[in-house]
Amino acid sequence: MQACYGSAVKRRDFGQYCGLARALELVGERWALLIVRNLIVRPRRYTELQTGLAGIPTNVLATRLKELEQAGIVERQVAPAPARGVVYALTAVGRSLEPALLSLARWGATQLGEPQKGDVVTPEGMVLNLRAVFQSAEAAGLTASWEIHVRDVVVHAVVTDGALLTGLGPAPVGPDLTITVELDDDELASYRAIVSSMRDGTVELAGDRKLLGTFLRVFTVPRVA
DNA sequence: ACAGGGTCTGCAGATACACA
DNA sequence: TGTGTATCTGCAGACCCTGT
Repeated sequence: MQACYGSAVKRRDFGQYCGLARALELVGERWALLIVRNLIVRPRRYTELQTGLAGIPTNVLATRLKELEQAGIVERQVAPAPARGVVYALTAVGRSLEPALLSLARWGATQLGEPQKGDVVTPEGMVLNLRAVFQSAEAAGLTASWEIHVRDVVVHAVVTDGALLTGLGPAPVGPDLTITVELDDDELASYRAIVSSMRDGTVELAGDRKLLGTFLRVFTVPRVA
């Protein structure tokens, strides 16, 4: 039982007229959603995706990109000058996946448990996690910005009148609070470890220190009964 | 109805190589 | 150099058959 997407790539389908089954056919393959996750943050070159998705075999990445492209989720774009080559970016259809991806990440965050040996935390994962655990009700009417430094990774979160903007690198405008998290060499830079350091007060703060508590309130992993 | 075993198929991963 | 493609191996899971 197979279905064709486009002209070349054949893959399994579930043979069910169901939105969830269709979603799984399109983005349920191994690595597919992680590729989408990284492209939500910004368009990427092939090699950036390969580096950012530590462990993905190059042929699997090529296959997934082709499948996602044929499904209309990803598109190839000419890299902006002075760069050469192509970059991969999400289409409008791909970007419309973000709420579903964040819901899934939010649920997954409640199921993480303790990090296992060999686990890694990617910068893109940190950005997605910030978006996933953002509590819009807590942020209603709030305007504040944070910059978080963990080892060599910098991410920012800017809340403007309750609306969130996050991304890699420094905040677009000077942050209200810069949080530098010091972790042991062997400690995984997980969101849990970062929040734990913030709660313990073992972080370096620069700016409006009151906003640390605000951050912890606004970016909270929900509990599951 | 269920369990166990054998076979087949598709996928992941590693590696080498091609091509613009 | 960047972006793939080709090929091979090993493995997991789906499927089928048979016995209880």
